[in-house]
Amino acid sequence: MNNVFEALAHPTRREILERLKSGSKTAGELADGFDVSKPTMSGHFAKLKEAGLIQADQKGATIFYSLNLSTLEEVLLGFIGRMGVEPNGKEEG
Amino acid sequence: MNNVFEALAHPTRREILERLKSGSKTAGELADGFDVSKPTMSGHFAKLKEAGLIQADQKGATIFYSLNLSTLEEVLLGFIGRMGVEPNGKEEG
DNA sequence: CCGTAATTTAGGTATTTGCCTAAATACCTA
DNA sequence: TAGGTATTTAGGCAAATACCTAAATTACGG
Repeated sequence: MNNVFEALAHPTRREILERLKSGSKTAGELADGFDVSKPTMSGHFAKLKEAGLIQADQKGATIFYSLNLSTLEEVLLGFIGRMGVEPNGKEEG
Repeated sequence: MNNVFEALAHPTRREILERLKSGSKTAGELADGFDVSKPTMSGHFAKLKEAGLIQADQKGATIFYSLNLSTLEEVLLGFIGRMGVEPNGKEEG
């Protein structure tokens, strides 16, 4: 759980997650969209994977990364709930 | 927004927030509950405040910190929403 | 096996973080 | 003013983070 929050603390990693919303992408595709080197991106992928926020599927020499929304749900909604925030967004009636 | 995620990345800071759920507390009360020094705690408070997650009310020599749930709501629910997670959490029946 | 493509690992540096103790500041009371 | 309490600021250090380039790894096609 701490892993998840640490992973989310970097803007590049949050954006990786957002870009994976539309479907899985290879490490290279993903990396090309950002302004840092591929090794640096590889490190970001590793952190996201370790946190359980993405998963890797190897197809030949290519790795496809895809979103693991359940971890995000579990951890963020769990925390929000623990903080007493009603996640239904119903305060204006 | 990045400030918020960075502030949430440290377990001590998340726990500060959870302890403030039950109402505002002085910096000293809050610090006594943790295993690190008061200056270190003061640094954590500063980060939470900078992120807009808590607010400070000075009463004489004492500072009362209290939760700012709206920031948490805005940022976390905003992100979750952007990720396409339905925040109603209804899959286990 | 050789060449090429995709990705990670290795090695190195600069910056940031998290922690500490000591000192400063702000406020209250006598 | 002096003394006491509450909290932050200052200064310093070790560890972690984020980044880079170069090299290694893994897989595929000929």
